[in-house]
Amino acid sequence: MTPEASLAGAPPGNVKATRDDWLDAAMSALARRGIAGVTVLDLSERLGVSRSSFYWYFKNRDRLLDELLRRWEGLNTHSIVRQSQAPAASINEAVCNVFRCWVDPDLFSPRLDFAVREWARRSETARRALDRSDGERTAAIRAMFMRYGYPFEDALVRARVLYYMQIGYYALDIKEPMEARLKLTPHYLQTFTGVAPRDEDLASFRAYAMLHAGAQDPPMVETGR
Amino acid sequence: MTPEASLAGAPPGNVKATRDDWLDAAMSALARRGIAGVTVLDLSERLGVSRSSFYWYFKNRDRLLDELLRRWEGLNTHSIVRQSQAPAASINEAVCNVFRCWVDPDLFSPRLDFAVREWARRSETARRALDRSDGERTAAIRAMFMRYGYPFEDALVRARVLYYMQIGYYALDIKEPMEARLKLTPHYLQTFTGVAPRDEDLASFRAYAMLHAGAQDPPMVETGR
DNA sequence: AACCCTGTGGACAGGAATGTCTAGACGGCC
DNA sequence: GGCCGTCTAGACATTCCTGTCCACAGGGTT
Repeated sequence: MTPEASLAGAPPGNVKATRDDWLDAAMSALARRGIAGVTVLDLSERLGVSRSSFYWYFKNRDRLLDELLRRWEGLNTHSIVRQSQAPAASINEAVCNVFRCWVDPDLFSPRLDFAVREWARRSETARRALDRSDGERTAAIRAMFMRYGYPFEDALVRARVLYYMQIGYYALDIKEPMEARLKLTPHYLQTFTGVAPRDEDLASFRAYAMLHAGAQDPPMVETGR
Repeated sequence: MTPEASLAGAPPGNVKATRDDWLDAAMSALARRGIAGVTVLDLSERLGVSRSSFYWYFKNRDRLLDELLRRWEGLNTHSIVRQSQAPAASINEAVCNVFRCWVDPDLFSPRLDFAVREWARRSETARRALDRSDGERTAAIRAMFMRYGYPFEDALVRARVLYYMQIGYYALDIKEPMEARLKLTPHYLQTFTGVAPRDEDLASFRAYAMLHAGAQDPPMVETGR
């Protein structure tokens, strides 16, 4: 039986770290320290296991990274697409639904997304996966604008402005308290949609955002080494 | 005389690579391959010089990086600030002046900017330098909006949307022909300023942009290794 | 011509990471 | 109880990079 075949099946007796343990640790390392921070040595130490065990589960580090990429695909994208399709009474409320991704770490992990983005600058396969995801996300947001009557090109531009702006926000890695963000939200809505938001557009988003006010992501990537 | 003092002065006889040569090569490596791609070994090979010569000019690699950061400071920032202060007949024309940074590689090098951004996730000093630059840039753009009558908070949000959106655009590393970009520019202007642009707002920008249509930046960072 | 000062090159040591190989521990199965 | 298949640990080879040391090349100066 080949090693790789142990994907499924009950964990045998003397297993210290399962295949999924390695993958989980790698995913966490990717988000916290970037692709270069995903080292077999480091993972083995965190799992309290010898480094060479790794090679029983994976042919080499590159195979692990392949699998990591597959795991990431759709993770954040799924939330954005779903939120952009949620029912809403107005375009401003609809944009607020998308905003939920940006205030709820459970819906969207900027650190992970940026780790993949950095990775994509070095790896062609990561590049392709990322392009696919970015395409899906903007397409979904664009469709949202079109549902509310924005013409084709206008919807395209507004979708881009909304999405790129958020990615840029994360690129700057700003630490801004939730209250400050909420205070400016009406201005953002006005800019993104071109329509002044009514109070009821924001009400439910405001409550949702405050739930996550404390649960801020830790700093993007561990510093030092 | 200390080595470091050789900053100025005529290049002596048996110099193969000057201090500035090392710095230039490092800057180019930073933009093309990111901070991890700036290795003494690689630079020495590109300069056709022994690796150990490096240590005559610099105490160690970290000192080189310090200097690189100082060199970068203000490089891109200066263009953005200057463009945002250029005289313009309308807010839409003013925004077009800022747009020039995004179509002219001589004004703004996204690859360099992103290399620093990635670097800043690992280094506290890079982080501080970057925060300073981002602050200057958004402050300048915000001041621009305020000159055209946008109230305080509205100008803040519009400046952010404009600037973050562009950073996000670069984060996605999209290859979009200049014609396509120009075609959408009126929509972007409408979204950013909330005012429909007139044709004369765009005319001179359009000409400027086409001058640089061919001079696209090569891909963000060299792939492979 | 002798001398110094500015660079340069090659040898060496050391650290961090990957990947290989082999012996063996451990539980399930006959 | 013994075997086998599943995992693990440790030793080893290799690669790539940093940083140090020392010998020495080659103009400019006197």
